Amino acid sequence: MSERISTREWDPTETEAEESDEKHGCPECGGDIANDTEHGEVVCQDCGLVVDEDNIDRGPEWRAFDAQEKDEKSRVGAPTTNMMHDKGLSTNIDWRDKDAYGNSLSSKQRQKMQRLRKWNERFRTRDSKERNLKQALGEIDRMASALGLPDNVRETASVIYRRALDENLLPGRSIEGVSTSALYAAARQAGVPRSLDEVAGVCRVDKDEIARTYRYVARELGLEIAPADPESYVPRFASDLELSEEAAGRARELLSNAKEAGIHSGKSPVGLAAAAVYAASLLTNEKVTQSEVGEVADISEVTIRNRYHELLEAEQGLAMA
DNA sequence: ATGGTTTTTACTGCGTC
DNA sequence: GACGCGGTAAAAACCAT
Repeated sequence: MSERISTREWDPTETEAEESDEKHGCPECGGDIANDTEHGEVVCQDCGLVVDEDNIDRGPEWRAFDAQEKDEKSRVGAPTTNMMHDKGLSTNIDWRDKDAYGNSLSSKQRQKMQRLRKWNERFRTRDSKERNLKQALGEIDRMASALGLPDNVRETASVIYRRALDENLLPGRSIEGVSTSALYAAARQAGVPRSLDEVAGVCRVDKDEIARTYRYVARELGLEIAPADPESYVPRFASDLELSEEAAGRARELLSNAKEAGIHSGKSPVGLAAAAVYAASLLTNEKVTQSEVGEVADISEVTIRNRYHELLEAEQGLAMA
């Protein structure tokens, strides 16, 4: 199927250079000068003085017959295709040991081609990694912005992604999936976790895949990430609900008490945090409703109620002792 | 796949504005 | 009557086995 040293062909339609004949005066004789685009020179038509040379023809090398065509035909190069990772811009060396005329190559030539193939392949995969990385980093950046994550998290995410790439963890997984997982992991590591749902909200990958990929990546890279600390959600929820510092502090207290009482294990950290924020809002008279908290925390009201009772119980138990 | 645990969904009753 | 809240039962989701 493959061609020789492959050039996907394109239609060169009209390639004649356009002769533009803007005329100014020649500095030498005052005669007409013409812009000879074919040779890249600006030359006087009377005395032959070359006014300028090596100028670059930036015009289209094909002729457009109407405005639409002009738009379609941009400058230069074979048509690109998105079906290849590099849009078909890199060189392919055919595996057949034939020259352009179909004749077999001498054994010396064959060996040479083998070497070339090997090196070409090496460079190309390196390039493809670079491109892969570039795209992934773009994604990470975009998602991080959408989630309001700071720069250092993006850094971490990039590093994680790079490592995943180096360890060949990508095959079989989507770039977007892995970059999302990297970001998710980075956010958790940095102590500003985002829930899986939140992360899933800003990318085209569904939650399951992120979770799966995350687990895989974390295991393979030996990323050690403690289960998210409920307290780390508090500041964000509090600010989303426009609660005071005092309330946030109160919420943190409740959570650390709960930790002492050992309430939190197996329960979702988000739910705990949400309940603490809700409870704190009551205690500081800045009442927000359960559904409001549920909204920003992405947690059902029922869960908030359950956790919030447990929190208060733990608080009381502590007060007694 | 399975079973145990947690979370969610949906519904109900109560009190208040 | 709408709203906030509490509770319950059943379904769904999650996790380790």
